[in-house]
Amino acid sequence: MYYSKLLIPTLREYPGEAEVISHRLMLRAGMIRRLAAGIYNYLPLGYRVIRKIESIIREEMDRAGAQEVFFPMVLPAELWRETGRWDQYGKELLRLKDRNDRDFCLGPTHEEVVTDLIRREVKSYRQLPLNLYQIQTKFRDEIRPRFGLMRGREFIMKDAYSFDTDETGAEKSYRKMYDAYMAIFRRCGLTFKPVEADTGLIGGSFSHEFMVLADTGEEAIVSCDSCGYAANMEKAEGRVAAGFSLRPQDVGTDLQVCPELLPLEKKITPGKKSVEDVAVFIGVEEERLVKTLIIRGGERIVAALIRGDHELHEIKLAKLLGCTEAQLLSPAEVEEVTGAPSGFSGPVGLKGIPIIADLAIKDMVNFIVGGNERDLHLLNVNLFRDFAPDQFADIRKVREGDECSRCDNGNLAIVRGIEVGHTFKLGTKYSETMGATYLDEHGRPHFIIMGCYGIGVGRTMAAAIEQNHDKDGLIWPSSIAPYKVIILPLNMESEKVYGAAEAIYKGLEEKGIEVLFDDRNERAGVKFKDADLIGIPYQVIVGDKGIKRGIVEIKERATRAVKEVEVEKLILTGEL
RNA sequence: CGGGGCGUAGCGCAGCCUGGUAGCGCACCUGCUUUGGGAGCAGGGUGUCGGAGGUUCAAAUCCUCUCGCCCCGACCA
Repeated sequence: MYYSKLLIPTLREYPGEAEVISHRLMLRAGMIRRLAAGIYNYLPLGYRVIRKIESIIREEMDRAGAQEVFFPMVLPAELWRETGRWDQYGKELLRLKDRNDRDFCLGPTHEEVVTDLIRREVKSYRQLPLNLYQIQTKFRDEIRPRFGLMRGREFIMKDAYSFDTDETGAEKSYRKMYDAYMAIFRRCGLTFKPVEADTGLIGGSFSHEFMVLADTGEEAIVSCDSCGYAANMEKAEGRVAAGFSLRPQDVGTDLQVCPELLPLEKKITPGKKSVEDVAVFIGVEEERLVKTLIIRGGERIVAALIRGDHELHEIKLAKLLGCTEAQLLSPAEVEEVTGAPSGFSGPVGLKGIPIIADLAIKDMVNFIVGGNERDLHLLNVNLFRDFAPDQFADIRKVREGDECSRCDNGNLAIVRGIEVGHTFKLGTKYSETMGATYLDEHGRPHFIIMGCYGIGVGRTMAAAIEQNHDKDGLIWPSSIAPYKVIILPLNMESEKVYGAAEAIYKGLEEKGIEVLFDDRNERAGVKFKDADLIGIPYQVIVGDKGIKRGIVEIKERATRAVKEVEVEKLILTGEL
């Protein structure tokens, strides 16, 4: 392709609107332009990358036995009402009416559509398993779109849906998609990690998020340095080395050993409400304290016990309680429940509500809690002697350095990642609510078991940039680069230079190599800068000096390594 | 939706506090020179100062309203 004919409006400076590097570079390299908040035009260069990623996805999905379909983007409300999501989905669902005042929405996802199709068309176990996928523009009216393609409102997504007769089959389908995802992201040249994820409200038995590792990632991932265990924060389990021990073998170790349970003691702590204040006032480490958080989850109110230096993970607790949200009560409400001002809540003598203790509490002895009375704390509190939790559970946030819960010698690190793909084993959630059944060998109906699998195409592109760039611009992995080579004739006045450059261009094109020919009448510096900025993997540099000797230079964008090649040889072989 | 900020030429910004002729760099157009890392000289201004209303002899500047965008938080591919 001739550069002069392409729309590649590169910018010399970074536009002020963008913050993260992928967004800034996509704008600067003339790949995208913003049309409205979270809504972008894809320019020729950007769209080529999108199509590259799409075709890798298609190849791997097809290889895994999935079939491509194409669903509408405008969806009728009735389907969404059927599953209740018309009401549940909230403002993220962009609703519209047609001329007859009928309700529609822009599709944010397509479970309803595909399940509707399947329930009509699939009758028999003989038609299963089945896996349908599509690559579609989706719309979610995000609360806060940001970071360019990373979190747009309109975005391109591949979504696949699997349908099986039984659990074994469903797991096999899931595994196939998992493997396909590994292949897809590997082929896109990404450094990524599949992590165990929370299934959230979608339900089902398991789920993985495919995270591209990048400091700008929006999600925190917990991963073990020893056994490969990785999970997102909602799911991650960690263990805490006991800060205090009763075990004789711990004498002389780093652990502070408390060989006996000391008698309960009252301590007046005037106005000391926060863990920090209390710890300072008494003169102990924060990890000697246990905080008692009074939480409302759905209809229930519970007391959650967390070690002083730890943090409650609301989502873990909510899941445990079987509801969607867990919230701290207001100070007034706390006082109503415990009879003491908030800041002085404690488990000892607490009546009327269940006590859920974090697993880390199990190992603690002689700890400090609130006294359920203004300005009172209790020292040397011990489990089962002074109070008994109704339940122990993992309800805290994992911290950097916690011990791995899956292996004996690993420690957990927290890294950041960009979620580019998500796989869910859905089970029968949608087939039940929408009545998608098949008949087995005996003519008996069963619900179809489903899975769903998404990949954010634009986000994958953004993630690739986050991982592959330098101060001069983009560095595309070869597999998703818009062009493989860019040819830079440095002196357009010189017929020899231009002639050789054009001959190389035609030679490479004939061999099926995607070539961009910078035929613009620009100075060398401009061409170099633009070539670096748009990140084409190889630059063929054609200059007067080389041409006299019959050679050109080939520069690898990523390494900046330069080698000289004979013009004739390059035209003949196409070898870079 | 809560908190913070921005809106002036295609892009990046100054001017606003303290009202008085709209400015700088880059880009762009013309000509000449230049040609291996975003060239030099000369000439050219392409603007509804986001919009509406108000105060004033006079508003980019002060006031009110409004629209758009960006950043931080709670949700998600």
